[in-house]
Amino acid sequence: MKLSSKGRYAVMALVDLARFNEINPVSLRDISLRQGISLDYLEQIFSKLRKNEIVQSVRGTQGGYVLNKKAREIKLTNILDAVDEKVKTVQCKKELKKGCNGKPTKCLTHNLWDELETHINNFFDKKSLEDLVQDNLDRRV
Amino acid sequence: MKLSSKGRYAVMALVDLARFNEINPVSLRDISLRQGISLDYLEQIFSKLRKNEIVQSVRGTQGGYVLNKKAREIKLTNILDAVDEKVKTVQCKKELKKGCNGKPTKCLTHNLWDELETHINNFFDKKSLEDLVQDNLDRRV
DNA sequence: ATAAACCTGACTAAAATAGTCAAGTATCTT
DNA sequence: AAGATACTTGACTATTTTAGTCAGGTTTAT
Repeated sequence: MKLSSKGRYAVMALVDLARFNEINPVSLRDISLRQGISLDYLEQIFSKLRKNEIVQSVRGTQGGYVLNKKAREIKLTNILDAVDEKVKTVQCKKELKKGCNGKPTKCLTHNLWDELETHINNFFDKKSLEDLVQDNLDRRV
Repeated sequence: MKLSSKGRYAVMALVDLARFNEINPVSLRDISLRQGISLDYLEQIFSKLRKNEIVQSVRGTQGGYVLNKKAREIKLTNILDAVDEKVKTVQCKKELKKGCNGKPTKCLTHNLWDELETHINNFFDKKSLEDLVQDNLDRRV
């Protein structure tokens, strides 16, 4: 089990953006250069972030992206959700009525994975973009 | 990001095994039938569990597998480790000296993923096979 | 002897991942 | 009006991972 880059890139890009957000729209080109993420890939990611109203786009020269809410109000959950990177521990979930694994009852470990999912999502719910930016400033000093 | 079946199956199979463990070696055939997991796949999984000394094998007729330690002493961490399903949040870890993403410094979110990994592994460290068996007995009543 | 069970390694179809590529459209600056 | 910058969209693709299957063993109780 591993976290995919799309999710990591999304968070990295937003932390980068959040640091310059107050001043000007931030272009993907700048983020691409600073963070070493392919421009094309960033575009894919930001398209989703925009559709989920996490960022706003400003077209034209000097354009770029701006946060759509305060950094404090953007939680990791929102970001990962937007790029379809939420944690899914069980497949059987969608077919709850049928039970797991084609059996009429829940599988022996169903509750376990449910608990795990909650555990992880708690972590994501608590962390905001602001926390991450602050974290970086702290380390810099 | 999703948990893969191999890890889930390994845990399911061991919970099943743990319930009959005291009496006799449990054959993979039985686990396969009870849990609806392909026999061939189970063999692959148990080969790893054996190499990691989580189970012992008993060959020949009436053979099967037996836990190698008390259920209380087998943690989820051990199981997932054995089948190579530990959580890996960052790739850059192996190249720590070089920093992340080919850059000379850690990426903006490095600490975050580290924290997450710890958070998840804490969960796995706490849960033992015994806990899971008990959980199932509780629900049965 | 034979059947039950473990053991091993190679193989493979399907899905997910991590992008790339191409062809736009909108807006600012001059 | 022209050009440059930057967003926008959708299709495409190579690679890797996943989730197994398959074939051919070996060991041991009866």
